[in-house]
Amino acid sequence: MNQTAAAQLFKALGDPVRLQIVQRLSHGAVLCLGELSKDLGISRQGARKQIQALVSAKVVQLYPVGREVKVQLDAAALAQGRAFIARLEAQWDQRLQALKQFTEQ
Amino acid sequence: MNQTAAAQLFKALGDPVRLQIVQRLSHGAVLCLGELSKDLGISRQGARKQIQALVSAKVVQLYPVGREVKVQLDAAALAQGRAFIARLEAQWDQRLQALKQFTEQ
DNA sequence: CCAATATGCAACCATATGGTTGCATATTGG
DNA sequence: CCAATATGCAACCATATGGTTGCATATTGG
Repeated sequence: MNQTAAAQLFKALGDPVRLQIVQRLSHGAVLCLGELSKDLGISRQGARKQIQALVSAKVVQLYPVGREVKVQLDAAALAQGRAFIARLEAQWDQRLQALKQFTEQ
Repeated sequence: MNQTAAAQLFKALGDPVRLQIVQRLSHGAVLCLGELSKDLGISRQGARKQIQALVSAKVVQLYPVGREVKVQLDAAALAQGRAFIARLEAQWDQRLQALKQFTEQ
């Protein structure tokens, strides 16, 4: 995952409403647009826009079932995000290690 | 780390310039504002704004040294972000597990 | 000491973002 | 079958965001 893709992913997660949606999906398996839009404090159309943002960032996938549209979390996106942060942390730790060695000389 | 704080953190990371800055800090230890502002494709003042955004999100800390201002990565923020995503993944896996059991009955 | 360096502050600007309302359309269940 | 349900689309709006320029100020190194 390159820097640009990572930024897009984090941007998608960087909104309270969208994060709330992701959270619901994470323990609710698959929900349809209507269900997901409830109790977010915004209109259905507003919620739909946020869900679309998650789709664009590939955090979530849509598939139609009859008149409904199901929304499914894409766990791979989460894993990549976590991995990206983990890599940053690893670089940082490595750097601290090097600094420590330098100091101890 | 609650949802609101997590959203703020991810929002801070969700911009290519800011993520670039974090990346540099992660393997460059501590840099001053001027150094950090170079080669980002924007002005020093523009870069400063982005760094300030990282400060507000507690991804980064500032401390003055003479006429310079040093910028230091706060690894704890990264760890919390990673932990938040990990929790989402755990919930999702748990849900899949439950679904599998249900199907196999 | 003072020119060079590092930074701060403020005003400004175009565009992105997060939301709204209003209306149309497709599907389904009793 | 048709009323109810689930969704889509478009226009609109206020504010946030990501950047700029211009100028002032504090610190330092030769």
